[in-house]
Amino acid sequence: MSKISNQQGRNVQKSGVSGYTRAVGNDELGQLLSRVQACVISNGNELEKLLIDRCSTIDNIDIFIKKVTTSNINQGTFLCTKKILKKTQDYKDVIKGIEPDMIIFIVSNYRLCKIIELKDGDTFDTKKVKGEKANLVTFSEKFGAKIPFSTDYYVCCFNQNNKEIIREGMKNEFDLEHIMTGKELCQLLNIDYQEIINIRKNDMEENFNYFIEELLKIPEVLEKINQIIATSENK
DNA sequence: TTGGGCCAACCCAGACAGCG
DNA sequence: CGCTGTCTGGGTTGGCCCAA
Repeated sequence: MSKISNQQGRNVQKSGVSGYTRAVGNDELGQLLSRVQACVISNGNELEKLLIDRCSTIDNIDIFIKKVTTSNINQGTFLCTKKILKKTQDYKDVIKGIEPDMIIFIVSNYRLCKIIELKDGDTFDTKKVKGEKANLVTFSEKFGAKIPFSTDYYVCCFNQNNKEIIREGMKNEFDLEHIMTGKELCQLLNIDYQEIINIRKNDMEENFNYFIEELLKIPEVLEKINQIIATSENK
């Protein structure tokens, strides 16, 4: 779980005072803010893990493709993670420099392969969005040409259900057909979307409480708050 | 003249490669 | 084998330039 209480934040001994401390001029408050930022980052990593833990994953992509080709697998939805993809021998030239977050294989009387770039948020750094899309296109073309699946690529913003907003956040680089919501991704993987949302909701509540408690442990903060309350009561 | 696109500079975590 | 550096990935702010 991604909780503020688990985060270290910036290590003052090793790296000196953080920008947060500089911003507010209070060591303890700065450290707390640094831990919040750390928590935001952890959330993204955690999301991927939550999804991976809840679906059938492939443990060797080369063997998997061979089995499908020889009809030894003819039913099911399977996920190939970044880690597994890296170990491929057969598709070495395809993954050179490009590694999408997830590859989903749907085997039925048809065969679909969906290359997924997973995001937690719904906006994307302008610096990278063009390159990111180019990578997805190149990858799905090259990879698609080598496997017996009809292959396409998607960018998925897990926490945004409005595709127009996602498109805008991606600087209009992606067409709506190549945009996927978190709900759709879960549907594809047969994962309970609401369960994931609920797990994160729990963390949110804990984080809210923890943050306020830690905040009030800082003498200067408490003093300031009391002062504000006192003046508003005297009106 | 204002607003949007684009870029740079910050922040920290976590995975991973390379090196002594 | 553990440390160190690098990259990616989640954010924010601010400046510059160009076009409406």
